[in-house]
Amino acid sequence: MLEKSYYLKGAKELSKDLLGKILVRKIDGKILKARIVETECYIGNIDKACHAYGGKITERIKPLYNEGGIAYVYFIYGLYHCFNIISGIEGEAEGVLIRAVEPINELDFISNLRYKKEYHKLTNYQKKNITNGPSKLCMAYDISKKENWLKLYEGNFIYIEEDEFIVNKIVEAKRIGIDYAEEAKDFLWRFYIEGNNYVSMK
DNA sequence: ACCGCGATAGCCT
DNA sequence: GGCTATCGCGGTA
Repeated sequence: MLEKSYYLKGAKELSKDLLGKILVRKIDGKILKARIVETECYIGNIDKACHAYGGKITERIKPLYNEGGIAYVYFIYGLYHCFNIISGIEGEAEGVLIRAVEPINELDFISNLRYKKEYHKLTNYQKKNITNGPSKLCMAYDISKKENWLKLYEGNFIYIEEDEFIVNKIVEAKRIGIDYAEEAKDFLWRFYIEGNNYVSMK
């Protein structure tokens, strides 16, 4: 399990560091694992796409200002959730959106959460789409507001670990779904593992 | 494979 | 009242 100190760096650095790491989800006595393959960073001070741009503080976005290593989960479009990992020091509103993961184990279990079917009964389209988006992975790993504020360094329910996996090449691209964010929409703050099949958009 | 569009509710002015 | 860090469907190819 990665320690608290791991998360205290800036969001951009953490976004790249997290690629290739394993997202671990404990639920119902199971230990679900998935490789992180796509992330985005958000930095309140300079980023019009960040919920906390310009020092804004509301109840919903308070986790962003926390010290690194906690979860920030918010509800979006009236239907979905997005899972972020907060980075940096207390008072700096920075975080990393986890955009896509590649499942490693327990495929039937996550398939049932996502589609109410066993994995081998999925269409190829469903297999490709099982976790290749920020809200899709929240469905597959049952992440919602109840995980908001969770401390990842305490190792309950959600944490990050690493293994021998090596990331060959990281692609830097524009972020998704933030057209309103003026100059910030062109920042190359989306990162993904080149060639990975679970990346949401190439 | 790609495009357009509707769904839906919490959040904030 | 007007958004939104998305997804899935149905249409067209």
